[in-house]
Amino acid sequence: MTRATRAAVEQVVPAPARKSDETRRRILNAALEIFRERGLEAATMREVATAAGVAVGAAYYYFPAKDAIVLAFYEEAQHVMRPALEAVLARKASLEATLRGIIQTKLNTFADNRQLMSALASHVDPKKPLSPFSAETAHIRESDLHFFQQAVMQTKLKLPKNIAPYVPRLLWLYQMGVLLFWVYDESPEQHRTAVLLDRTLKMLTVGLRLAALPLLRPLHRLAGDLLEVVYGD
Amino acid sequence: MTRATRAAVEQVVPAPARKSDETRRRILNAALEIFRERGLEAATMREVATAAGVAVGAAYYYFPAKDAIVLAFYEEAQHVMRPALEAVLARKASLEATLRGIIQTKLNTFADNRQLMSALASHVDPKKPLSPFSAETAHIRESDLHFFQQAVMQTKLKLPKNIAPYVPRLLWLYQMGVLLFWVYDESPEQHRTAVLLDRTLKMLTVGLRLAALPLLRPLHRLAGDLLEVVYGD
DNA sequence: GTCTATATGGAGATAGAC
DNA sequence: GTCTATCTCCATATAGAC
Repeated sequence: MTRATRAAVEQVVPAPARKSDETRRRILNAALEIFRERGLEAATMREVATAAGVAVGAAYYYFPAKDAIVLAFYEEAQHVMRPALEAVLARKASLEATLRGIIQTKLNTFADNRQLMSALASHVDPKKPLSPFSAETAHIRESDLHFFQQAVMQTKLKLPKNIAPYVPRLLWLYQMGVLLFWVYDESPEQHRTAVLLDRTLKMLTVGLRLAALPLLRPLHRLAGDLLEVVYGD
Repeated sequence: MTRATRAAVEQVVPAPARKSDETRRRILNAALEIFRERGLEAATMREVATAAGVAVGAAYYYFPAKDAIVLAFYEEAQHVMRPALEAVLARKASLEATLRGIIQTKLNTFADNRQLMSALASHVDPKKPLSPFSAETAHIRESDLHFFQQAVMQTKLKLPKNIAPYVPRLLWLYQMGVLLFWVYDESPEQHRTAVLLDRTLKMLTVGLRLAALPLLRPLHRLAGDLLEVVYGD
């Protein structure tokens, strides 16, 4: 079959995958627009379906629940952010600068959908699918973690042996905290979050410099002990 | 009216306040039992009303929403804990021991209703009434904060001037974190939480001892700066 | 004020059309 | 596989009985 022939066939009999992708996309876009306008809670699946020109059941065929739409948005954002995050790492700057770059990239990406993020941020319960700690979001979490691992490796920090393995996960957690704060930060232009981010990053840098002091040995032991149990296999 | 007469009257015409209190109590108890058995999400207001022997509307007359029942439970627990918390403070022990006592008292009080607490813990959004950060729970928060204030005052710590005012609130937040961890801690007998609590409290003690070091001055400045903006009026 | 009966509107499930 | 029509069950609202 030549390329032209195949194209012709596809015009007559549109590939099913193509068609369904388009419906899915239409539902997703309609939903996101309504979420942004009216807020996630206020939006109903009926509105979404109507706006997308399908029956309610169709929306549920593509997204098992309202939350799943938000998850799809998040997955897409994750994908969109990747080049920017890789660019940050490529700069091979200090850990502080790299972390700042990573977190700032996320804030920028989500800026237009800040209140939409509350759906993801507000579920702490690991059993809820949308929780950043759930099994359903594990793949996002892992791929995210990867950036923090790289950030740490690049700066060849001298970290205590018993703490080092947990540092990327701790930084990921820190970043989640900043994001959570940001989602509910109603100060003008989220100014408070900007200060939070700046000061805590600086504290991190100072803290890491001090971490090598032998005076802090007892803290290392306690922390290592704790992390082993909390993150324990 | 003699005391005997009044008692007689009350027997014939039960004071309305008395009657409604009893209904409210019946609904509350029925609800808590069902919540414990089947879990908060799975429990429906219908079940609760039926179990309490009233119509659904009656349940809503006393509690504007399902969440409000959980809040009522929490308020009651707060009241029940008070003597135990005051006893902890009366011991006038070290800050570490006092904090340990306060937090352990809470864990003990809530032990039978651990999963019920998830309703309170899982709402981070300050706009949701049940959130520990909401306006609706402000009175609980303040009264809670009071214990941490006392704990700090008793130990006459030498804290940097620009940080001292925020320490009770930071400790309250720390305690919320421990509680949150505990709610979702599925390790046997919540062993992980026990380790978390123990180690972090010890780290706090070590940390406070080191806090006085002039070496840490830059951290003080950054932290004070941060707290002023984040907790800013 | 206390409570019942009933209504409303939404999330999500399902049977079956194509 | 894709989608519509329809159903169930629930939270919450409301009219009005007592």
